[in-house]
Amino acid sequence: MVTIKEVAKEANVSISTVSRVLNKSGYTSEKTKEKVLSAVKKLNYQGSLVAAAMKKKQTLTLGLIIPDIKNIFYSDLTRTIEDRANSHGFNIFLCNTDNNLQKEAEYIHLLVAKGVDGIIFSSPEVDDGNIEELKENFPELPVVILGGKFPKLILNEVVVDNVDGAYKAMRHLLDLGHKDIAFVGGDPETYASVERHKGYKMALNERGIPYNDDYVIFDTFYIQSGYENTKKLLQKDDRPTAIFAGSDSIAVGVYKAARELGINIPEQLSVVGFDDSQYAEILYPMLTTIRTPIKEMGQRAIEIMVKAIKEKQIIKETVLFYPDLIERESTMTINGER
Amino acid sequence: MVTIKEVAKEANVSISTVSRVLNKSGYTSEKTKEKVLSAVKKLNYQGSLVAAAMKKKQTLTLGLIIPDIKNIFYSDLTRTIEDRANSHGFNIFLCNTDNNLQKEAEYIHLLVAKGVDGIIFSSPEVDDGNIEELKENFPELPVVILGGKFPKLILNEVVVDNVDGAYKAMRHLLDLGHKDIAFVGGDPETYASVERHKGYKMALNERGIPYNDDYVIFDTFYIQSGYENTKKLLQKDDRPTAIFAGSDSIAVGVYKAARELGINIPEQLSVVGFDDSQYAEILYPMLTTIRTPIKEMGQRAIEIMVKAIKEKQIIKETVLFYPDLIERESTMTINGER
DNA sequence: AAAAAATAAGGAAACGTTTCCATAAGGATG
DNA sequence: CATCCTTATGGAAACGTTTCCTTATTTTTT
Repeated sequence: MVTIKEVAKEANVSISTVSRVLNKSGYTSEKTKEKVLSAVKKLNYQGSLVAAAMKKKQTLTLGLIIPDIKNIFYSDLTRTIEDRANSHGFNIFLCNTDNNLQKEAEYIHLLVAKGVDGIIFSSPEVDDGNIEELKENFPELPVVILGGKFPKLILNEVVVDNVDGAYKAMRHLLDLGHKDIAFVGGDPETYASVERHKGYKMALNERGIPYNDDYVIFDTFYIQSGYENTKKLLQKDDRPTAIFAGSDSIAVGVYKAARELGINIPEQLSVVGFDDSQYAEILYPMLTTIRTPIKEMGQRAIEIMVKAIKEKQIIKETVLFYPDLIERESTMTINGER
Repeated sequence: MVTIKEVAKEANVSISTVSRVLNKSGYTSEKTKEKVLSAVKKLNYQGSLVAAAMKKKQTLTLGLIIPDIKNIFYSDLTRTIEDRANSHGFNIFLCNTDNNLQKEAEYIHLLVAKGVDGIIFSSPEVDDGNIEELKENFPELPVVILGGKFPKLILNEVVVDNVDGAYKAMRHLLDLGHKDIAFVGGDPETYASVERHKGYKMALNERGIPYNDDYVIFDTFYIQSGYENTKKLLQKDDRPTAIFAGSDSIAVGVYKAARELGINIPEQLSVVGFDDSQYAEILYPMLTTIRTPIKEMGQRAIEIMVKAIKEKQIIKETVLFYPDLIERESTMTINGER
């Protein structure tokens, strides 16, 4: 591994001069600039960013903490974030927590020890104590939360209006004449779940339809969860005519269950998902769902992060995105008409 | 940010002593150990791994270079790799290249500059010059390739036998009586593609079925590619009775195209995929496919990597996995019988 | 009881950069 | 022509660790 020292010797200048031309800082004459650059090329010098990081207190890396990259929602998000981060010169450490707070705490420690310039959390649990602790111990470290709110903490939030999204999903179903609408939700510890449930209730309320406890299920955001819970739900005597799934993954499970029971979507069962992930167009019939503007959100998260790092000041900023209904083929009027 | 110096002062010992107890190296008495540990706790000391990295020349991080995390195959792989790496104390830098060699080169430089302890490449292109160059410049840096072979380079490879997989897929189709079998492949620059194609030809040959150029397509491993190419394929007069898709993603496209043309799977068209990704069970009818043992491969890749790092010696090792046929619902005899 | 080995702890160099400070030469300003 | 910028470069400290070396004390061995 060739160092700046050797480059300096080769070019017959001091190491400070080498550093200066490589960082384009301070003054250097054209002549020495050339000498240095050709020495760099000759020795194939590759500066050590870890030494630089040590001095500058800037690692140019970000931590990204998500539940699970296998979940299509997070892989879409991660891609955008990685892309945008990279275009600003940052690398990202990927951390999968499975929503396990213990695991999350360990990752946070590690990330801090490795000197990341900021941490992005996606979909933390409600009242995640780790984040609180992090902010307490390292108030200067930029943090942005995607899809979560921490009113008491000084950090950045980029969120989607889940209650509005759920409300739009429900209104669509209600407008089609459905009254017996179930909610198959995900992890109840999660903002997404509680807010989507809120939107569900709100829409029902507005139309004066009584809230039926048997039609409301919380479990996890996995396909399997959607499948198992829907199967139980659809085997009841008074099965719902429509299901609002807490996410597209859950909707995949809903499809599976319905198919297994010989219930046709959308003729006998309308389904609305949430996220507008890749799944939505893979399913047959294609899934009507609520579009979370995931790219825009990831992009915004990075912008905010980079700004916070550059300006070295931590303020609280919350940006809210509104979701839209994407109508495809999985819903129908209660009479079986389009 | 509290440093080891402050801990030393608090505990009334030297910094070398603090370092020793924290690293459990050398001798320390119980008494001083306690003093140090309580000082650490009191000051909430969090050692800087970047300083340690600088001294030890070990960052405890790995670079992972993949085409695209949104591709379900890579998100599954990435998850396993991240998990296993983490359990060995390593973090991973995620890098998406979109198979762009320029982008890949940039990532490699960055990773080296950041002092990663090793780099894992998944699905590099055939004769990827970047990897060659990397090995030339930094022969000491452990590299493991997933799904690719570089006979001339001293690095580790963990691969699936793609030709065997393709052969198994084809034999299944042939055993069902199919003769007009198309191959809708992915990126032709890729090992996976060329080897799967080889298996395709081999099986055809063995049964004495002439190779039909019109039935062989290379494009990309994306859904869209599978969709577009299949659509053209199925609109021919002499359309195939079966399709061997180069990956499950491509198979998703095949399904879409078939559905649009009113061709039933499996009654009118048998389909076999490759990978056994999440998609396989989401599709309806569920996809018969070739299972790539992705978890085992990722796990093995990390084991090899960790061993190479620990033992500080670079040898060439190739581990080969064999894929299996997973029969589900997307194939049928040519007569439309099961 | 003397010598050797094991235990314990501190000092200081080193890792590879960046950056502040000092020095110096040349050009502009009054 | 003295003074002051501007340009150009080098020296050295600093970043926060680890580790080697030294010294001192205690324990074990002969």
